[in-house]
Amino acid sequence: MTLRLFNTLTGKVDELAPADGKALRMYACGPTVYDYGHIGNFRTFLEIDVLRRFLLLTGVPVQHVMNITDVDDKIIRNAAAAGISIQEYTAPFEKAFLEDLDTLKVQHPEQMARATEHIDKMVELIQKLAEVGAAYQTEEGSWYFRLSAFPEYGKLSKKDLSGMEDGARVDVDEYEKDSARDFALWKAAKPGEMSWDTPIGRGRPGWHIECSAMSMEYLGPSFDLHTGGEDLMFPHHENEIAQSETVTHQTFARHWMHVRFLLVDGRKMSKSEGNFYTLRDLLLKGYKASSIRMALISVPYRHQLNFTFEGLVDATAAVERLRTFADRLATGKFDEGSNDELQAAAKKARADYMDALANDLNTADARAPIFELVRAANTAIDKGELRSGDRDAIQLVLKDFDAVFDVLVDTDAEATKRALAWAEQAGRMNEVAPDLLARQGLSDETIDALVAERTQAKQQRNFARADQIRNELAEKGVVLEDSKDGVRWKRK
RNA sequence: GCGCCGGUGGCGAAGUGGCAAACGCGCAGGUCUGCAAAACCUGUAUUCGCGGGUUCAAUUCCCGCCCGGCGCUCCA
Repeated sequence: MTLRLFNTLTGKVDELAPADGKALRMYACGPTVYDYGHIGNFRTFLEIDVLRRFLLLTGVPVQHVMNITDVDDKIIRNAAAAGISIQEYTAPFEKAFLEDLDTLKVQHPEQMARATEHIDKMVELIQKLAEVGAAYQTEEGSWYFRLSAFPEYGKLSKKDLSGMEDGARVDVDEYEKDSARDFALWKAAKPGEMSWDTPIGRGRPGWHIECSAMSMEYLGPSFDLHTGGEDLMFPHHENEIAQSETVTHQTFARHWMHVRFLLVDGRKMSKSEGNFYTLRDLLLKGYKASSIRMALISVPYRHQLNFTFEGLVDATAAVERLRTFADRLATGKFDEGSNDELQAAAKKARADYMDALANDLNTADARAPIFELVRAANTAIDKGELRSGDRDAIQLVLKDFDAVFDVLVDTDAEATKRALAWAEQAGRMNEVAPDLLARQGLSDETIDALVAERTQAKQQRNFARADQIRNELAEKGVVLEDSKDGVRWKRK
């Protein structure tokens, strides 16, 4: 099964397969580690995780490289304001970012590359550009890319810049540029700023050059796929193409994937709107990591996602339904044999699921057959018609579902504990939702003991006491389920 | 302003030129249960932003308008 993925470069859905027939070489624009990641950032990384996991599920090995931008204007400014080095400033945010990826079960790329550790590669690339006349240095020592050296500029974002008036938008600080649209490759050192002493002068890299240098370093001059948020299409990716192809004369990345932005409550997410959330904000509000993952990947990457707290609650319920079912299947006792209808249903569900994902990663469509199978199987279990062979067949479907969605295994409590530990250490306990704290105070052992007491009360037909215990637990977010096989409890 | 994308039930959201408009959540009623929960069943858009057009037939194609978003500047 080959993935059909929209390609920004060609403007249509193209098949995505490794050019070398072995591993799919992909470069994903990563974070600038100047702050904690917000849910918009993570929507992009989650959608790329879906892509990566689907490729792996279809048997395509992946060579996935992601940059970590640990030097840029904001970092330099913030580090200076804090009176620390940029390394000291970015290290905790990088650590937090990786921890957040783990919280959301985003698989790590095969290779992560820090910009500051590849300065030499960037300098080499700028030198090559200078050799062919595509880069020039200004009097104050900055280097710029000469846009006129790359006639294909605009081919990714489909922009025709020929009509653009040179000089229409000249920034007063950049008056030395030959053309207003020429972009910075290297910024000359300013007094007191972090800089590197290199053959092309003392300074620091422009933003775009790192991705060209590092992708070529790890993936070669031409590779299969380049990804990022939709905002990066222009100018970042366009600039990467110009820098790279001017030197290599090869197609930089053959396939480009851009993830759509999300909205929050139907509005653009922004700090000034007051609808800006980091992952940690949500965890401290008491939402589960799995709910966030499910909510963010349930809308296909090419569509705008409207993030709401109601949507998060919906996702929680959806995940709960799946987990309850998976548990029912795993712990139930079923007769030997198999049921033709269920075997067929499982087969169809798996095929529909794979087809939906192969169709430009349509995650919304992919969920449907899974839920349909859950209903069919639940019905069969209720009627006593599900056999052990059916359980096995359905579990295989769930396994493939979870190979991409990864919400069935419950690690939410650990993620929340980690967030709380961070809040404690960062002095942010005041941001923690009170009911989350109340729930944390209840240990599994205490719950088990109360459940046992309730069971005893029930056996003595002391329903008043039994209900009292159930209500107490419910107030602390613990839900009980009585069944023939005993009592199950779960934290909401 | 220019370019691009979207506007489907109470909410999220899939989808198609024409058979009953997926799926999830929610809500109402029922089965089960000591009562719940879970699970199942039934119901929940004669309708797909608004106005025109093309067509035997449009939510699906075309035009205009309104609304939201993105890009044109740093941004996932």
